[in-house]
Formats: sequence, structure tokens, C-alpha cells
Amino acid sequence: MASSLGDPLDPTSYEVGADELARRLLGCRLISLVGGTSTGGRIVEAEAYVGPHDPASHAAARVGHTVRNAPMFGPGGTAYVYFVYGMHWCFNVVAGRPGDPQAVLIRALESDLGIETMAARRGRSHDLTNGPARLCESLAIDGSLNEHPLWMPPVLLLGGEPVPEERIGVSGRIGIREAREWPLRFFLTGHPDVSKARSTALQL
DNA sequence: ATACCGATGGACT
DNA sequence: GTCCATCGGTATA
Repeated sequence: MASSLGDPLDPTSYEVGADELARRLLGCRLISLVGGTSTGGRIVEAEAYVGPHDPASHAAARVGHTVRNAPMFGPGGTAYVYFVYGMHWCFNVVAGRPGDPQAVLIRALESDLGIETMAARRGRSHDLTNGPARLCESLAIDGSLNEHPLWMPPVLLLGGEPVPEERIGVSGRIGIREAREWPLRFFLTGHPDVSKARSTALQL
């Protein structure tokens, strides 16, 4: 009954496929208390990586269970944070049940909390949370938060205003080679924090 | 608005 | 060695 907006999502609500979770996370709020200041915002773009049969996933069958992707094999609702291109962190929400490696990459937030702190971390006052690596820098999320459960501080995933189905756009995922055309990227159509070039829904 | 390019490090084959 | 679930700068329009 404590279903007021802004409560942490229940751990069981993550026990769904990553594609469903990605849609469901749109409109939810990602909040970081790292460093003592609240930073974050509303999720407006997310990508699903749906399991061993997904060749673009870090947990693709050809890769198997490794040290890096181990968090994906853990319980839903925990964080999978990985380092890419020698300089950036990316934040994922693990989906499904233990042993079922699925995750949702958070690609953009509509930032509305701790703007000044985020701007200081980023060294600029714009482009704070559009992009998976940018939002990690703004929220001070790094590898130390790997496997963190997202229903407790210092990083929280809170319920938000439900997003109307017709506002949700779908497209192929970004920055991958394999399975480019799989419709697993979800975003709020026309939202300013979703790049215009990439805000066009896939034509099926 | 798009396009190219370089940075930089770890996971994996 | 090779490949990145990337970004910021610069150039061009």
C-alpha cells in the first residue's frame, strides 16, 4: 500500500525479462547519494540485453560466465557497472532471477536533482545525464557499486510517474555490432535528453 | 545536424 | 593481439 511515488522498487519487481524491465524503468528515478549530495533524475532511455542468446550481451553464450559479467548472473535489482574504452563507466540494472543473465543499460536521465554537483563533476553545465557514461560521471557511479542492491543507499531506483505506452519509442541498440536490429532500445519519444537523430522509432 | 578521430585499459581469444 | 554496450573535440554544413 505504500505505493506512493518515489518509494524504492520492490526486489521482486525486477524478476522479469530485461526487455520488459527496460520499458518499466522509463519514468522511474535513479538517485545517487554518493558523496553526500543527492544527484539523479528520471530515466528516459534504456537498452535491454536479454540473455545468452543475445550476441550483443556481455553474457552471450560464446562468452559464458566470467569475472566481469558475474553480476548479471546474480539477482535482479542489483547493479552491474562495467568499464569501457579505458575511461568510462556504464551502469546496468540486473533483470530476472539468479542464473538468468539479463540486464538493462541506463542510457539517459532527465536530470533534476543536484544539478550543481553534477555540473561540477562534469566540468560543464550541460550534457549532464544524456549518455550512459556521462550519467555515471554526474552521479559518481563507478565499479565500487558493482552488485549494489538498488533498493538501499547510496544508489536507489525509485518508482516514478507511469509513462503512457504511446510515448515509448523503440529502436535498435546503439554502439554494438551484433544484433543491431533487435528492437531492444526504449526511450521517451521527442524527449530533449534523447538525441534527436536517435529518437526515431524503428519502422517495423 | 553529421562525420571522423583519438584516448585509454581491461576482458577475452 | 583484438575488440569494445563510449565520449569529446574538431571539422563541416
